[in-house]
Amino acid sequence: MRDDAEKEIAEGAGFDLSLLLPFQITKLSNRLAAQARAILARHDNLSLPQWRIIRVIAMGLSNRSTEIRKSTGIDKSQFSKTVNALVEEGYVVTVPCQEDHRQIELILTGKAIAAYELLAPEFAARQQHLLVALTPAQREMIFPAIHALARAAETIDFIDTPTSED
Amino acid sequence: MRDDAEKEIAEGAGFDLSLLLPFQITKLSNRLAAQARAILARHDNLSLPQWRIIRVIAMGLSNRSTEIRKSTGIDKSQFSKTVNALVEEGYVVTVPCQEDHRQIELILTGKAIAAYELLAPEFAARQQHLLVALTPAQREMIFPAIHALARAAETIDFIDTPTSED
DNA sequence: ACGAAAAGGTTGACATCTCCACCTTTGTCC
DNA sequence: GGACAAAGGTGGAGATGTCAACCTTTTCGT
Repeated sequence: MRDDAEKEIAEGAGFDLSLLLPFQITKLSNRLAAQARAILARHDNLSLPQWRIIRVIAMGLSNRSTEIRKSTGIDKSQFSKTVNALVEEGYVVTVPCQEDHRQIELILTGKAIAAYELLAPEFAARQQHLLVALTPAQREMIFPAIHALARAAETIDFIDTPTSED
Repeated sequence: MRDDAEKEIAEGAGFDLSLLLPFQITKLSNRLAAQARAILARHDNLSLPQWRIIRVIAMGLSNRSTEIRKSTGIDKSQFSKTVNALVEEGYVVTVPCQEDHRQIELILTGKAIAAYELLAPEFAARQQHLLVALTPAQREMIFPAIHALARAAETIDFIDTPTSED
């Protein structure tokens, strides 16, 4: 039993980690986050989620909490805490939302707008830096590929051996 | 000054979040991690970093701590703590490394091998599930694209307005 | 062979993320 | 219109990740 197991494992010895898609994406994501933190650390003391929220608002997509939250992909709990931090640090003021009393509206202060003006060009340059690292063909297909993977990552219904086997 | 800022921001209102590469990759990575956790939660109580370490060892790449650590991309601190947890939970035993006394060798117990046998097929199925979500052309270039981006994410030397401007 | 520098690992402090339980407000369905 | 589910938000607990200081071992220059 254990011998078979060890044999199986030994046979897989040649397998290549670089072919594990989620693993490679995770490492890439971690590096990108570190790069973003490095950019932020040069100027402001904004955290990454703070910056993401400010950017969404500054881009004028919406001022409603739910829409901002969903745009950023941050979960409810962390969003709430991050907004609190932004308010305490003077980047954002909140106003009760008239249309939906559960939500709030977020309004950037001058401090946040100044930070956005300073950081936005750097993040734009970084985006360019990343895009030119790709071939034109890669640039074409990278966004659809990400989207397709994101959809495929939503379920685990591809597993046919359910918990009953445990 | 503030008026110009608001104008600039308003002009950018049409900009599309879906074109922000790091942002999309982050969201994808988060979803993939959640999917992996969902798979792990069905069977074992292994955490994601624990599973990654076990997998690297089980695949026979190496038993040396440094090589395992670098393969997983986990940083020194977290690796140390995760290995301790694996030892305490009986998945791994450690042996002093003869060639380099700073390192240790990690050896999987039967418990870890059993967990690997159980989980590996599910993660293989998941990998397939992800790959078939891509077109053949996307499959061809997704890995080179990830690699190129990972390299481009290593530096921030593309910024020409250094700290002196603060 | 010696000392300095680099690499590996450990630990603690701290930030971030995830999960869950809970409360309030909206929406829905008889 | 009133009960009940659904959506939004808050707060706490615990897991996970990051960063820096520190010690030991190895490597490298001279």
